[in-house]
Amino acid sequence: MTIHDVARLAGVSAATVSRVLNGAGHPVREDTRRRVLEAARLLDYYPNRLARSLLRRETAVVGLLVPDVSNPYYAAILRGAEDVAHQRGLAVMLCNTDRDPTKQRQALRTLLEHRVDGVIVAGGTLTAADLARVDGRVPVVAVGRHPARVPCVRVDNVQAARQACRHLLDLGHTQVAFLAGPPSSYTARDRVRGYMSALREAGVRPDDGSVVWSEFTAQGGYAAARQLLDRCQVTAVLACNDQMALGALRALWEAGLRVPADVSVVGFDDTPAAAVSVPALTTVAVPTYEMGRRVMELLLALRAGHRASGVVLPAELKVRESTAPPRGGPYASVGRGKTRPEGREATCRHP
Amino acid sequence: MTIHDVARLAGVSAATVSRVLNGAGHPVREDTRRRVLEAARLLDYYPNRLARSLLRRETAVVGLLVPDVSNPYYAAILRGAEDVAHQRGLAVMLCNTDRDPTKQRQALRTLLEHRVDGVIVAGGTLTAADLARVDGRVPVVAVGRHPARVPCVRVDNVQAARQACRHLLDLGHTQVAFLAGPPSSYTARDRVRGYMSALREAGVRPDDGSVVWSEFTAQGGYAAARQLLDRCQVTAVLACNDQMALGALRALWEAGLRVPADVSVVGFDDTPAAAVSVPALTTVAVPTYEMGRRVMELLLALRAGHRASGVVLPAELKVRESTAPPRGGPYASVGRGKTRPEGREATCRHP
DNA sequence: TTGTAAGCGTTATCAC
DNA sequence: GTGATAACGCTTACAA
Repeated sequence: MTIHDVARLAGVSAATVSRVLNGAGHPVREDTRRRVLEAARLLDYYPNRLARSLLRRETAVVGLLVPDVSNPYYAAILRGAEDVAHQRGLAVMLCNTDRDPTKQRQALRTLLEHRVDGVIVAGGTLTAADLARVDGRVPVVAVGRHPARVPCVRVDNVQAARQACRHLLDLGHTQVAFLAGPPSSYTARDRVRGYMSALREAGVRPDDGSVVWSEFTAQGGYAAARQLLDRCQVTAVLACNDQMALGALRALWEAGLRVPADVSVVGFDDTPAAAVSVPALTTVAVPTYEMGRRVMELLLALRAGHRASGVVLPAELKVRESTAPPRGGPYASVGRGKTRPEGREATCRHP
Repeated sequence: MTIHDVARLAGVSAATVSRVLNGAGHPVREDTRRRVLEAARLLDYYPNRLARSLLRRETAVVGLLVPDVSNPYYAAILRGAEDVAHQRGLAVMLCNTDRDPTKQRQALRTLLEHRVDGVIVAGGTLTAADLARVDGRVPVVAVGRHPARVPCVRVDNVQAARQACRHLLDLGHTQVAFLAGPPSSYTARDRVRGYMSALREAGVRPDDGSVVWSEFTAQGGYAAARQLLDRCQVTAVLACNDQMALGALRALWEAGLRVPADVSVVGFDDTPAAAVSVPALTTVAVPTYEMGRRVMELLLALRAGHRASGVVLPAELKVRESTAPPRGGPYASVGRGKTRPEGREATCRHP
């Protein structure tokens, strides 16, 4: 079933069929056009994009590298990117890398062999060598800060984490711990730096072991919090993402600690689960879906030959129910003792 | 940068380069092979799969249709499918459809134009017409029950929901509500049927309005639970997935109801969040990741010409902390009043 | 307005 | 063992 079959049925040449189907402004007599369209419909003809791509040297496919789609953070980014792509008629080829350099390299090779029109790297980082390999072949853009010279869409994680930490310090906390994501994550490292710098600014010396590195998952947060409770006395916990925060909430509860009465907890990202947890999670909202959209737009602009550079999107602290002044602190009476709202007009908002 | 460049540099013909690079058993002299490999490395040559696919009539790409990757259920399936695909050297092209028939049809067309070697439909359903269109072009398989004749990997949702509901009935509940997913979802409908049949078997007549249809999200579950509380008196809530259950937990808490003391809640799927919520969610574990793997294996078997048929995987009820006998029921003293475990050896398991 | 023909980068089929 | 050569299905000058 090729363009020639359609041509034969319509009694025209393949070239004419191509012109009708691509409608690229080339003049075609109206009744020829109709005959071609009808023939294509009858034969249920699908043009072969491989052939077209081979000739045109572009595939209308973009590649997307993520550590793990099961992580809601990347799923949201992917969704945003995909929405833009589909809207513009492009397809998306997805690769999970688990931040594994080998898998990353393999995935990149696959994408390049398939001659994708561009690559988006979300979380995880290409080495300079990988990047040199891509050089001149297709544009590459990133979500989140990228060590190599790649235009990227991101939030200022250092700043955001600093703000979250300051929120806790402002409430009067002095024992603030940080549940960090995997050290291989740039995002995790930036958030740790923000946390550190907020402490430093406030003149607070963090305890040894107040930073626990773990996985970006609920179980990771749970395990990290347990470890933390074994060795430190803390009144506030800042987690590297919402899932970790949720895991920490559970660990604290198991330890007989109430949130926020005994310990305050702050998450990161503002995933849907954060809004409905009990207590609802104070968290730094990161516009993941929008980042996905923007990074795809950035890539497409680059592909179209426009010169475009990265963007820094705003992250915003959302104070909900999981933070309060520490027990016995100077403002301890503020916002205390009402861990359960009176009635239905509570804090959970409908987007 | 083509195979000819490599050939020229190595001082051989393109055919020889192809033979070396594909190593498909064709004999090549050892030092020729080395020269070719060296030339390819030097030029950093990536074979063009478009050309190869065009000739071979297979692309080593499979298409995956999901309603929404942001839903952890589909993300897990996708991850499973992708792991198998990559392991076998295949790429995955992803399309989000939002269960929208138009988007579904568009996505399918895109995939077919790109000449994917097969299509996996997860959630959402192809019409008979769509399927006829695919007929004979590429194999199609589904995750979850599919109305049209498509081999599928699934769990028995009717049975699973019945079991979950029976768990509540066995505890002594008689007022069991169901928070259903969107009616366009086969899974949602099957789960409703299982719920209904359990009630029927137990001789319980459900109240009008004890089934509330909503979205497969935390907000959906939250809203549905609010609606439910406005019009019914219930002692147990069965939710169509974990996110909905988590939303319901929140709504109940806001209404001043304790779980499980006042109301029991059961989720579905056993996502990571379910294990760490407070109380930890009793839920029906669905092997989503495994389903993803299996459906990809099924597709590849079909593609390889083997005749293979669908599988029904087991779902298993995991009783955790969110269910207990109803207040004042015959077994009301069992499992009551210990909503907080004594110590650290609590129920949260590390996978 | 339409047709002819070249060629995109591979690989399979023949020769040698 | 290796090299020509002819496809694969399409688009696009160029000709008519």
